Amino acid sequence: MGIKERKAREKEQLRQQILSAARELFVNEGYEKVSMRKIASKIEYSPTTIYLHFKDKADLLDSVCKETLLNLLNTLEQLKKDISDPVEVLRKSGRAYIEFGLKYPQDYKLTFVIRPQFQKGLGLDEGSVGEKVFNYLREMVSECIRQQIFQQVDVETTGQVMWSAVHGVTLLLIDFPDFPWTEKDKLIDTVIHTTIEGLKA
Amino acid sequence: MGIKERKAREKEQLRQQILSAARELFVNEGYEKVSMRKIASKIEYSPTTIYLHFKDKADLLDSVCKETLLNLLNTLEQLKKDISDPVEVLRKSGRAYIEFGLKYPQDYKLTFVIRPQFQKGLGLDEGSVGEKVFNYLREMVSECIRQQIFQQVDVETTGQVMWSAVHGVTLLLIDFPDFPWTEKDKLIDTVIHTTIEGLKA
DNA sequence: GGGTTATACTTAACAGTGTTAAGTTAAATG
DNA sequence: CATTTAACTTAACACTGTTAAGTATAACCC
Repeated sequence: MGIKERKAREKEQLRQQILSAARELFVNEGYEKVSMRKIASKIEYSPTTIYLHFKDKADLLDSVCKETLLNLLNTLEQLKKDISDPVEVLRKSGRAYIEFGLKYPQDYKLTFVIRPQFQKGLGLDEGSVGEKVFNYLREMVSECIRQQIFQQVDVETTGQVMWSAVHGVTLLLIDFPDFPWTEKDKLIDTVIHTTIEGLKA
Repeated sequence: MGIKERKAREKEQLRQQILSAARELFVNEGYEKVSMRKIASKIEYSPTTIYLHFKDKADLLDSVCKETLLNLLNTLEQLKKDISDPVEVLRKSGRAYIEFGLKYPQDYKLTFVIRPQFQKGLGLDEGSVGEKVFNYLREMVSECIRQQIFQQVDVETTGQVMWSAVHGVTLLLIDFPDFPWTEKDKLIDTVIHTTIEGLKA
């Protein structure tokens, strides 16, 4: 019964083809400016073929974002190997998060800004990749609290403060590239340093 | 020569009518989902009439956002009357900024997220309302530095860190309303408190 | 092998979009 | 009263996301 498997494999292949065409176009031209027809013509299929693999354009965006979150999670997971100095891990994670956003600015915006506008169900539900990313943050923060480095003892609040800081600076740097920012690396370091020191105090 | 003036007045009136119709629709249905035809039919004019007052849809958005920034600036200006305790003013300004964003979430997103996507020239240019808002922040921060309350002595970096924090938490609260946030007021207070303490340390 | 069913894909269409060019109407000017 | 000017509209273009219906081909059963 190898035929069914081959068919499934081919189907999955086409799905991936659509997905990567969509990602490339979304990233280069912006979600709103990319039409289903454009995606279709890029992979040399008719527009309606996409609908055999994805419910609609928002669903396509959804799948692209899930990939992005997976990439982000992988990037972060690399860092927590040595947890002996949890503050250092948190600092590095913050940096990695921001740098991820700046390296793939359009993917970041798609995931954390554009998508929530279309999919009310944020994708931070139980078991989702989004939740795993936030759980990573929870772990890092917990360890800091456990070792009594932070004054603030509420893991949730502390994590959310941390997220606010990195999300904020990432989006500002992406959205206002012409703003007279102080040297970018200095700004990023100061944001992270300030937040962590603030949590210690 | 009262006729010309009357005409000018009527023209301005229609401009305002278009603007407030656009704002209402943008806020309630989202920029992308609002069509020029919808705006036009709301004010009972033909769609093309709008183009006699605004260059295109992005220009319309631009004007709506300028109003929003003016409102934000007014809200903030109320607070700096007593500058004797600059940290307290900064704290209150941060709170006011975030609350403004949460009170008019769609306006906030239009101004700080959607608009930059369409208008590359961010509207923080010299003399713009956007610049005035950031200048307000500069003043508050300068005073804290002048009184040697903050360790960090770079006004620009300090201001940008502050902006990152409030922008970040505002957008997260708007975009992920279903996320299990800790009590909203507590989160906001902690973000502001953490950032300010971090800048002191 | 031949007929039937299911799968993969396409064509054509609907109702909508931002925007422009050309046309109309009415009012102000000379 | 004729002409110019301003305000506004109609019609059209080239697009959009999405669906229903149609077609061809491959797999299945007898």
